[in-house]
Amino acid sequence: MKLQIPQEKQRQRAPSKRALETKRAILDAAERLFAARGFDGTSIRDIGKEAGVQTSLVHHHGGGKEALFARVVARRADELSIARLSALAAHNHQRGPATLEGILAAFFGPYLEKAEAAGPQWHAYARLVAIVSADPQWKNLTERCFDPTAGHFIDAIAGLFPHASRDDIAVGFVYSVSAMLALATSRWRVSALGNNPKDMADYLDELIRFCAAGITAAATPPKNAP
Amino acid sequence: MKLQIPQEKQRQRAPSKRALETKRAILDAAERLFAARGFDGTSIRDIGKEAGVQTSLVHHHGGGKEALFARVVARRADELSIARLSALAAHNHQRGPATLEGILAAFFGPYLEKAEAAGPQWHAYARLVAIVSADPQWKNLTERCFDPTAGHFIDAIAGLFPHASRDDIAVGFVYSVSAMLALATSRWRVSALGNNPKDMADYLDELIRFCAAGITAAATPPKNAP
DNA sequence: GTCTATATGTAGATAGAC
DNA sequence: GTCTATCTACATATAGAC
Repeated sequence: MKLQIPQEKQRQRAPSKRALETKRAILDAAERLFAARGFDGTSIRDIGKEAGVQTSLVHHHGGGKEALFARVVARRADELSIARLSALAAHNHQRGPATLEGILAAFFGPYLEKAEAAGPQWHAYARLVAIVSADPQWKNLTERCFDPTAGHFIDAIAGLFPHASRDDIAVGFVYSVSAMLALATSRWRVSALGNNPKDMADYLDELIRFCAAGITAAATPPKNAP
Repeated sequence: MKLQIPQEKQRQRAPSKRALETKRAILDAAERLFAARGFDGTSIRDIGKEAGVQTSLVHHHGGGKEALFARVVARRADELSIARLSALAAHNHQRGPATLEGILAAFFGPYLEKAEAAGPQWHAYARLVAIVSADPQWKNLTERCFDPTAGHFIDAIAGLFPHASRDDIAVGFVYSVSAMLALATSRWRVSALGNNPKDMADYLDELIRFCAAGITAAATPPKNAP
């Protein structure tokens, strides 16, 4: 594993419109297949077939399989971070004090809204994030793409619990993210096949209720009464 | 995917002691590698090398790659279920009323204790369970190996919240399991590298605190005051 | 049960024509 | 940028000697 985040080369001229479409088709196809089958379960050939291009073109635009995977993950990470941080800023600048529920909504909301509203492409990305988060192989990638934003949210929550250690807050936040990923990867899909699928807002509410209570409990440990 | 749970063939004679050791070595090696690299990231050759046997022997004892994977997961599932259910029974038969914390301890405890006490082999299994739980490819396997026990625990928790719907309890339970897996797969490993690694009992306590608060919140939704 | 040898397919990556 | 053709390595699986 040489380069986790491939840097864009300085180009002589701007790429043609067709080339950009090809590149996007390859990234979209890779996103769907990586999400469905994982990194090792997906071949470059499959991606080319899914995108309707030649295998060698996938190499050309992706720069190798690992670089392509990192590119796919990083592509939407910025958009997601911006949405999350601006939602957090909006919550902090409103009238009235910040609340734990509001902070969690700023973190979960953009993820779940994009996954629902923007069609199967963002839904695949949600599954991809879950894969990346669970696998130590992609530790560098998550540190670059997601940890900085997570740090801001942990700080914001810590501001609500001035007597709690930042570690205790971080613990609760990690558990909360795992719950969010569980919702995006398994429960959502299962429920969508059921008789009366819930609205995304309902899922978001129940997730926030669970995590807010858990974080509050983690941040306010009981005094050891001797 | 033909057979998820391979059934043991009726044998003419009992296998020799050496054969049993070989088989165990193969299953142990497969467990470690599947846990570290996933299903597609692990080759039969790697497993043979790790176990110190020939590639064809892995086939002979495992019955193909998918069957071997299912065998590895199922091998410890019974042991884990028995430990969990007997801990639950012990909690229910004690003096005094059952508590949510006690029920969660009966579920989390056996998993985390085995993962810590029984050495790297059970720790690898913990990671394997996380992989299996997250991947739709192994849905049948989880339904057979883990869902029945989970059902008993959801019932036990539902008994504590007679006014809550079983669905709301199940939601909280799913999020709790995801938090447990997050602890076993990422936070544990990270903390072990730190300066002052916590005791397993401390992790268990903080996990129970988080999940008990979350489940309670999920099970007692706020009345909509108009 | 255990080994060697091999069959058969597919993986990632690249060279070079256009 | 795009395509065809191909290289090299490794995958799963099996046949058959011992």
